[in-house]
Amino acid sequence: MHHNETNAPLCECEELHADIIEKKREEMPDESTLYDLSDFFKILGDSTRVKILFAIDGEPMCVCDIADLLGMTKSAVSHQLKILRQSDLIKYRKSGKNVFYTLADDHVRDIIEKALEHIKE
Amino acid sequence: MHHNETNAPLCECEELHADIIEKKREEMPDESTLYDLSDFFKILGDSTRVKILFAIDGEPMCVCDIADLLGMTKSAVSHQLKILRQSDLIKYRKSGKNVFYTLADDHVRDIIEKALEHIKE
DNA sequence: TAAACAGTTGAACAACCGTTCAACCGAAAG
DNA sequence: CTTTCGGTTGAACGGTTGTTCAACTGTTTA
Repeated sequence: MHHNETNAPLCECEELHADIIEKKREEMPDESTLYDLSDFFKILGDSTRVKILFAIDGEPMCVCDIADLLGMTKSAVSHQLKILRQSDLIKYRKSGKNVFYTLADDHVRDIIEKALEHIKE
Repeated sequence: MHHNETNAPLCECEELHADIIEKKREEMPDESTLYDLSDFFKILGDSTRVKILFAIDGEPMCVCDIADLLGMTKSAVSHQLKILRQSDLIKYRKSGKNVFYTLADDHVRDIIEKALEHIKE
């Protein structure tokens, strides 16, 4: 990521609206919150992961079935499942040789639903 | 992007749950909807853009002030503003030498707000 | 008209990221 | 025990993307 934590280049402008800037600065969330937020959206910013989330919504699915549904290799799906797991967006249950994945909770579904509304203008 | 439209590699599994896969396939949104959705989240998946959206929420801000607030160059900010403009997430008003940006509507604010709730568990 | 300034733009570089490939692990079946 | 199969993992490749830099546009001011 391009976090630019160290040497922030300065704005070379002359007449800044200092009052507005100060007011905005107070209203802004913490740096860490902003990064958490964009990191969360980054997870949803990949079509494969979005497809997986839709797929495992409701009835759980095993990796093989997800791969077949999406027309991808198990490996590629498993890599994305790992990312979704690490973000606590999904949970899994092992059953014999299979691993069944499903959504961790309804939070994500709500957000995706809201975004779907937005897209349809 | 890695869209994988042409030659989809096959899942090499033996015993698929064909009924589940078929049911899920019917429930899935259109391919184009899924891509629009992930593209939308991709826009929000960058901390600079999220910062800009928070900054220009409410009172409009000019590019120079945004750059100063975020500790970035005007150029870097302008590039991100262009992306946000092309996604119709923001609108702008020219005033003399300045260009004032603000949120296009309340949709985005709502989605970000919901995501903020999710992050705070 | 000329200088100054806010903002935009395109090319280029570096970092990031998703898929592929091959190897591996662990549970079930023979 | 050995084989098979579902799933995971790490390295590597290639495409994507955010920032930098320099040049440029258009508006304002002198």
